[in-house]
This record gives sequence, C-alpha cells and structure tokens, in this order.
Amino acid sequence: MTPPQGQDSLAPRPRAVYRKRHRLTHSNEFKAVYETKLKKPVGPIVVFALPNKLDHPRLGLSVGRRVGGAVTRNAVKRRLRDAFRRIAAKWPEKKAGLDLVIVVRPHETRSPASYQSMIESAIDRLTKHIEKLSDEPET
RNA sequence: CAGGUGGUGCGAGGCAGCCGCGGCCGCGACUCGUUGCGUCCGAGGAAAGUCCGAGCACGGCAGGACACGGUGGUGGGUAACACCCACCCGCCCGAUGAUUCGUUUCGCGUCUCGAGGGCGAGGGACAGUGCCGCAGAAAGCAAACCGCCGAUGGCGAUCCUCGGAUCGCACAGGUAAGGGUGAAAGGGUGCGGUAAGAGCGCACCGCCCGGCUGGUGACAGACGGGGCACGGCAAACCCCACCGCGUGCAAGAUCAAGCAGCUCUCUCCCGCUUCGGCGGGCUGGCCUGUCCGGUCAGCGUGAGAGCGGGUAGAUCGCUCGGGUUGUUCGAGAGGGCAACCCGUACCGCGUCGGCAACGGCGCGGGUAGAGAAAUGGCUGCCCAUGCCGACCACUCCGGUGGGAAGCGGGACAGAACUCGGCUUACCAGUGCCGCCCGAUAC
RNA sequence: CGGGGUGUAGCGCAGCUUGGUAGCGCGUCUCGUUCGGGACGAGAAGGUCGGAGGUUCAAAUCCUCUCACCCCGA
Repeated sequence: MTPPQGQDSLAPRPRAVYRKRHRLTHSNEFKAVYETKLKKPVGPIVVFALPNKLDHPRLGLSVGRRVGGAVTRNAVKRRLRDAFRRIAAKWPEKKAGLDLVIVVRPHETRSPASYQSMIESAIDRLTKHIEKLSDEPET
C-alpha cells in the first residue's frame, strides 16, 4: 500500500538519488562485505559485493591516502557516488539488493561515465557468480 | 599614458539549463524515522603543516621550594604569544653598480637619466665546570722553536799606564721586533727609545674605570683617569631575570542493546521415600596439634525480577547570544512559533588619539556545521591564455602586424571544537588605493 | 584528528649522547686458488649523511623550517 498517488504521479520510477540509506555507514557492515571475499577488480577499482535483504543496493567507499590529497580523494568519491546513483536508479525492482564496497587504487581520475561502466561490468559478473553459488547447494 | 614600488580585495573564470548532495525551518505522508515538496544557507587565504599563544573540557592542586620545559637588546601593542610596531646595538653587501623583476646559455636586460639595501634566538664567559681536533715551541697560563741581543755577570784572547779597554764565545741571562702554524698567539698604526726589544714613553684609534649630560629605556655624547690586566664557544653544561600544572573535542557530558558480574525467588546432582525428609559423594570453614566424629556453607541446569559500572550504538558538545510583545501547549515550572528590538566575534567606511602596531567612538553589514564525513556531474555559450594557423593589410621582399575555424586549457588546495599569530604551497591571473620617476597635452 | 619515530655506500645497520677520522656485515669489481664454478685468501672502488637555512674556526652530530616513509591511540 504504497503511499498515495503522490509518489506515483510525481515519480513513476525511483528518482536517481543517493541518500543516507544507500550508504554503508558502520565498520561492521564493511567487515561483512569484505569477509564474503567476493571481489572483482576492474581497472583502478576493486568491487566487493554481498547480497542484502533490501530492495536497493548500498555503497561503501574506501579511498586510501595513496590515491592523492583530500581534493583528489573527494573528487574520486564524488564521481563514484554519481556513477552509483545512476546505476541504482536503473535497478530492477525484482532484483535483490547488493552491498558494494569499492576500493580505489592510485590512478588518474577518470570521468563519471567510465566509472559507471566499470562498476556495471563488475556488478554483472558478481551477480552471475552469486547466482551460481546459490544454485549449487540446492541442486 | 608608460614604468617602478608598497598596501589591499577577488580568485574550482562567468552565465544558463538538466540531474544531484548537506543543513535550519515550514507544510504533508506513512510502516514513526524515514520520505515528498518549498524558501533560505552551504569551504579557504592558506581550511594545510600542527610550530607557538588563548578560550573551552576533564583530572590534579593550601602555600612555598626543588626538578623539568620555554623565552631572552629596549619601549610599546595585545586576552596572550616565540607574533606585530617603533627604536637601539652589532655584522654583511653596495658607484668595480647593490636591492627589485625578467631570463634560454647566469652572460645580460630592468628599476637605473640610479642609492641605499640586507641579516641577527641580540642577557651573563672575573660564579663554577667543560671543550678549543689537525697543525704549531706554545691553545689559556702565560711560555719561548727558529730568532734578536748579550748592556750586566762569566770564560778566553790581545793590548796595557795593571785601574781598565777592545775583540771573541753564547755559559748565566735579557727580549718578543721578525719568521713559521692556526679560526684564534695576549691591543693596532706611527714616532721616539734600547745592547736587542717591549705601552718603556708619546700621538691617534680601540679597551677598561669614574662621575656628568641627554633619553621612559636599550643606549649615545663629550670629559677626566688607567698603559692595557680581561681569547672564543652558553643553538655545551650552567648562572640570572621572567613565564609555565597535566591531557586534549577520539577532551568530556547524558542515555544505553548484548555479554559478563552481584543480589533475591523458584527449579535443582545420585539412591531410597509414607514427599515431611533420610542416606551418599566432592570442596572449603569451624569444633582440634592429628585422626575419627559433628556442624555450617557451596555444588549442576533453566526461568524471572532487581542493582551498579559500562561496551556497541545514540544524543549533546557543535556552531552567535539575549530581551519585549502576541499567540499556542501546559496545573505549573517552562517550551514551540511569529514579529520587533538590543548586543556579540568578525568585516567595511568615516572620525579621533598614536611615528606605527593598535585602541576609542559613530554608521552600515553580519554568523557553513558534516559524521564512512555535504558544495558536485553533464551540456551549451561567452571570457583570459597557449598551439596551429585558412586569410587580410603593410613591405626596403628579409619580414612585420592582425586573424576565422580547430585543438589544448583556468594556481595551490577541502572546514572536522573555536579564535590570535607563525611557517609552507600557490601566489596562475586580475580589480582598487597610496607613493616615486618620466613623457605628452592643457 | 591526536601522539611518536626513522631517513647515513646497491641492501641491512652503527656513529649523533660529549661537534673535528664517516665505520661494520652482505653485495660489486680485480687478482690468487681450481680443469671450471662455489667456498676460501688478498686488494680495491663506492656515501650531496633526505632537502634548505642558521650557530660555530669547524655540523652526519646542535637549533629552526621543510619533504618522504613508518608505527601507535578509537
């Protein structure tokens, strides 16, 4: 019973937003993602993933000091968040959410579009991997 | 107008559109802490390094002394400072052209048709200790290696009027001028003086002492006296004066899952049972010095209640303060909202005091607050600038000036409790003001 | 965010306290030994002491600034 017409009429499909509920905010959440040991390196980034029970994905970022100064690190994080925001907007309703942690290695800052394609390919491959894992025990 | 110089401001270049982010407030929704909409606000001069000084918080603390750390010319500014201003002193560079800026060769050009500029953690070395490598004879107390002298004394020779004279030696002794070593060798230069020399004497300079004058003072000036003794290092220990409790917002305050602990209640190990109990085992305490015996307490599981401390986590600290009126909630204390007013850090302007730093007064403006951590992304146009340059103009045919489209492209850098300084990075670029010099016009 | 430490030869470290000569091990090079290699023996080269400035006659050492790296505290 979703809220009244308000939401439907104003936003037929979820807007491309990135709020607090889309973030990983505690170290135990980060730890859980790391400990599944499901990771895919794509270029200068490494994506860790863990299925969550929500209807949307969540994102955590780890950008070490080796990447650059505060300005550079913030720029990288902003671009990655922007890419993630666009991916989350296209997230299929039926699909289960994923907790992602993206670790950034030192590199020249790229454009948001290239970050987006990197993350998408990582998610694609991780999803297939997860499906394979969940099928195996049953069959 | 051009150049130079000092100060100051802006600075993710500007505008628009779309998609977004953090916060306050309002309105609304529901699964009641998340969402939707709207107004407004949203990085810097260094936010950086964390090198000083404060506020603030917790802990400590009668007072004093010691220890430890810091500061160090004088006066002023300041809440305070190691900061700032003015002055004093010392040193260095500079008409053989400094200082500033530019640069490709560091040459040169520029300010410059020219004259000042820079640096200094700068108390005390007769309070004491220590160090001064190598070299050098000698490194802190005066001494003497090569030297110089040998007046005086000594020895020898010659002469002799037997008193002595002359010459030689360098034994005693005198000396520190010259050489040499060194960062530094016990005032410097000159003249006199002497056996040779020496502040031994004198002149000037330096040094020390004394009072005088000027100055708030550091200090300066002239005067008189003293022949001069007193080397350097205190960013070596140290002495003197002054200052300083320790730790830092991850400080700290409030609430508080879970786990563990403690208390209480019930359940409760094995065997028998008439369900009241009885017996048994183990551990510990007491009756005992020991044994036997007696007595008391506990044992293992689960459930519930309570307690204090307190982890995860949350909230506050945290981002101007206060008042009046109205309204509303409330029994009240008090709270919410709206309007208005006052004040505040800070900024600008004016004015007064001051050489200045700065301070007083008046007017106007005026406050980002996250928490795995907000100010961004894309597109288009414009602008500064670099490259390439179709083409145009001039031409002494060597070139010079302009320039469409295209490509590149806009410094250093991100608040994390808050201020005052310092340092470092960039100071890409520009705007404004003062001053200096020059040219032209009036 | 706060606190602390380390930069010295190609590598790992002494020397800094109390200032004057930069040293040790491994490695490198040359020679010897061996049929050859290793091991062994002899000898040699190699250091702007992270950078800049200051104090001092003299700085790896003392002082100030700065750069890089590492560790600790939640």
